[in-house]
Amino acid sequence: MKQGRIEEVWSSGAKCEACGIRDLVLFADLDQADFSLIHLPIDEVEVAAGEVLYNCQSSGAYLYTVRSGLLKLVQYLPDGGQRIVRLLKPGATAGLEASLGQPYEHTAIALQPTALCRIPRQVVDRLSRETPRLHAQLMQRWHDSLRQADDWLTGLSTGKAPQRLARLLIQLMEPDGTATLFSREDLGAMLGITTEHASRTVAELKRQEAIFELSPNRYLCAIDQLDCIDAADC
Amino acid sequence: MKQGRIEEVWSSGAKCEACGIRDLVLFADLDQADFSLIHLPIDEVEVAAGEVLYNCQSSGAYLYTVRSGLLKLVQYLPDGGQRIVRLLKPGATAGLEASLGQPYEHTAIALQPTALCRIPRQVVDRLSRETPRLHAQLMQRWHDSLRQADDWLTGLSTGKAPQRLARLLIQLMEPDGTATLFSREDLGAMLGITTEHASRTVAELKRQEAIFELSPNRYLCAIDQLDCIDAADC
DNA sequence: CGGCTTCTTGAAGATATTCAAACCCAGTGG
DNA sequence: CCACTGGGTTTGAATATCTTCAAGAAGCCG
Repeated sequence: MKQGRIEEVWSSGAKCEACGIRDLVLFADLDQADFSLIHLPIDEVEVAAGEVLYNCQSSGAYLYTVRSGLLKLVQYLPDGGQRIVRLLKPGATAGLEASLGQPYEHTAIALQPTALCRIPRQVVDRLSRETPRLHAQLMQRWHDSLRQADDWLTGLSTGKAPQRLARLLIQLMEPDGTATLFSREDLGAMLGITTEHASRTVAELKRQEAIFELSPNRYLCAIDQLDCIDAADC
Repeated sequence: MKQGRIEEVWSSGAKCEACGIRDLVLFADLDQADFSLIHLPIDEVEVAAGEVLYNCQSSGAYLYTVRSGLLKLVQYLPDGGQRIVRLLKPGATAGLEASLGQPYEHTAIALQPTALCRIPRQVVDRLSRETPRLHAQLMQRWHDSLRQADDWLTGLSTGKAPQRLARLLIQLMEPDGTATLFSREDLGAMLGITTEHASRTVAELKRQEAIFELSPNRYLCAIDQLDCIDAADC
């Protein structure tokens, strides 16, 4: 596991109020007065693909809002195996458990170059006490995470490998009908299968013409084909 | 799917303040003044084993605190399959999503005769606005659920069937070293395997003397044996 | 061009599913 | 009382699916 270094881009408080993705993020509902309660710097950090944002078990000093890129949350098993339990897209919050004063429960690793806002736990604490607007957002975040966790279980850990892969592709599909996949190892850790089997399964969907490789790891998806693989009726 | 009837036991506000499991539940931290904000009845309801507490998609009018018994949260797939995503033990909260005004995301079914407190969504709403003490508990509940969801994925959906079953048994084990299992169908839906394979796997652990059947579906667990099946080194 | 990693493919073996039949047990009704 | 029934469970055998181990191909970087 390569340990990543996080490079700071802005060294002092990012301007949340002027944030470009403001309506997506944890602080979406805050107003002028609320922002004045922030007395610690919120920095913007970047992690390169493959680098670690935080490690499982380490003390949760910060929450992160994903601005761009993609993160995986990984959990390890007693027998050495690993499993990716969630993906975090722009707008999502990483390390929510820090707001409860608990250590991180996953290792967060960037799958693509990723930019994040790093929010000190105390800032959330303070705002959480003072404004109900943050609560609502926090609850919503917990809820979203839980929903994704449940869907991940039912969708990506149930049924045969081609079904699981089809469901993952449907989840990942952009409005333009394309999806970007990952290393076969990560794919395996998401679907609960081996690296080799992940490779074979991708090849099989290609053969069935459910997906077409536009460029390395970018695929054009045949939605109806994927849907019927998903429903296991073809 | 048998649709269950819920019988009301007390018809008016249960006495939360004198609750026997007060320190376990959602209202653990509330004080005298907080309780005075409750203006809708909190009833105690019971569901028999196999009966439905609420259905997926139905509008979430109530949150429930499990007082005794055991619930399963079930999710259904496009292809007809089903998956049990969580178990709720006494002290746990069912239907948290109702506090966000959303419909239920699972079907909740009793595995054993189960007693619950039924809390109208508005009560939580009101308290949530007025007292930070409830927030902390709500957050904690979300967190606990998410933690269980993640563990369920890594523990119960990863590895070979005997490993998964061993992990489930470890989770279910009482302080006295015994665990109570479920129908083979439910077992399959928890471990992501077929009913028949669940049956075979239980038989295998018996043969390996990792578990011993005391009475139908009650087993004495050999912890060290289970641990090493879990770690896949025996 | 090596040297490295990741991806792919093959073949043998392990593991899980499917379909079918037998079994057990509690309840029902003759 | 006992046969009959229906649900859940167990078992068997054939098949499908996945894993493992090993080797070859493709891509990347110094």
